[in-house]
Amino acid sequence: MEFNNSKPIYLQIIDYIKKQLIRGELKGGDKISSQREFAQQMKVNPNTVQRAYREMESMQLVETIRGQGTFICNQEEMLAVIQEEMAGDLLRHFIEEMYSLGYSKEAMVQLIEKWKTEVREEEK
Amino acid sequence: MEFNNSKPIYLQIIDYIKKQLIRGELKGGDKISSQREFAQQMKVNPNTVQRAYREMESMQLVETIRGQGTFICNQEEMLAVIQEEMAGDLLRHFIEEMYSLGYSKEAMVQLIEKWKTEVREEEK
Amino acid sequence: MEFNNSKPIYLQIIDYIKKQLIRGELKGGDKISSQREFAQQMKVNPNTVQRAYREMESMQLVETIRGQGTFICNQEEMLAVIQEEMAGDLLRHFIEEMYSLGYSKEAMVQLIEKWKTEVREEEK
Amino acid sequence: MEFNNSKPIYLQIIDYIKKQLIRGELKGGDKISSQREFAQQMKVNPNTVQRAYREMESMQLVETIRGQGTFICNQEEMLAVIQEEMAGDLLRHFIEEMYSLGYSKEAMVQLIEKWKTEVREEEK
DNA sequence: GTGGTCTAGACCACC
DNA sequence: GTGGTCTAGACCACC
Repeated sequence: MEFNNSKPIYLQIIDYIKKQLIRGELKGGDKISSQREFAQQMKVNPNTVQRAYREMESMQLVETIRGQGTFICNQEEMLAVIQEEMAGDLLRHFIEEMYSLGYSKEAMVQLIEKWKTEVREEEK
Repeated sequence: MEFNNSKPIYLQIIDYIKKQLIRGELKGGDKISSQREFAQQMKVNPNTVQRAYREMESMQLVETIRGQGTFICNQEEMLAVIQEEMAGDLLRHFIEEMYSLGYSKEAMVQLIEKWKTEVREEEK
Repeated sequence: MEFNNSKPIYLQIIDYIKKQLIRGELKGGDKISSQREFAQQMKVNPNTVQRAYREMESMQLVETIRGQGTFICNQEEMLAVIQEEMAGDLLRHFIEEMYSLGYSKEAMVQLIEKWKTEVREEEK
Repeated sequence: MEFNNSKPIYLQIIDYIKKQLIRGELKGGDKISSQREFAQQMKVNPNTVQRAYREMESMQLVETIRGQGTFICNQEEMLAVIQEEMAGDLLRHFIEEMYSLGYSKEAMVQLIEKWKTEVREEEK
């Protein structure tokens, strides 16, 4: 995985973990890489990783047990929330950018409906 | 404006000009910043700017007159094409990311329809 | 081969490849020298070679596959076009230079007809 | 004027003088620039200029009078010869290059005849 | 190994 | 002043 600088790396790390959760690549109770390991693998500063882990802890997304490591929390009901949040961010970004291209809300809806129709056609 | 490293700087420069065109901040015949000016403003190397300008020239988006500068081409019919291309890129990116979050095409459409309905509700 | 400074090196590189194509020394699908190899052989900077290769790519004369190299496109119908373009350039240059020597168009034609006749005589 | 390195500069200097003669910009008896002046104007090495002047003297194209300068020789009958020589060089170069592009002598003649016809059409 | 991007800076041509 | 070409070399991504 690569980080870009379109937003802070610690947020990209959180997104990275969240995506793994949503895709089922990580489950409640799973141990994730130690901060040091993660920093080495991703070639980022350990402080950046620490900040990401701290934020995830405060969201109760992960739990750190001293001397053992960092583990995904057992809160499957959070999954749907995270997924919706990320989807909401994507939708918001999409709408804002389309808006700055001069698309009205109606035009956006039409474009999407057109795509929806095309998708349905292809599925036939 | 700052560039991120999610894609090459020269492509971001092209997007930057395209957006200005679409928003009407630039029109056919307008002179854009000289390569050196642009490079200084954006704190990138003049060669990078030149590459962007050269690519835009090959797209017939701008025209360069040596010793005078670079000018927006007089092709208003291109505007719609550029707008559609950029919108298409946004839509594609949105779909891919939603897909990687585990949303099916149907789920995406539903989310959008829901948003559409909310928008209509707000407009009432 | 050596480059002269009667025109930009990157254009001379393109001409060089075009000539090989026309003479049949290169065919569709052939791999041409890597950018670094070509630069070393011709003693020019790799960036200059890259510019030439990039221009040829935008002409759809070659195709580049990252990590593999650059390959001649499979477009035999282009050959005739390239040949005619290069011949046209030669003819234009010939005419201009003759004109600057004070030859009228009629005089040029006469000179050529004379040469044509001599050629026919020799062929007898 | 600019020199390129497609052939030795001293030959390009000779061609330069010859062209001026043919165009009538120089006539028998005219004084041409001193070697030092010429070298400064054209930003070339004085030795190169000297070589060119020496060659032109041996062709009896110019004459150098010590303490006065270098003068065009009074040999108008040479003009036609020089013109024909230069035209011959152009023709030869044209033919060779066309040949290397795969044009047969017949094809070249046809191309030229086509051009001749087009020229005549335009002149109507 | 391959190509792709970018910087830094020289030098030139045209205005 | 403007853009155009070229070199030298770093660093990255893909294979």
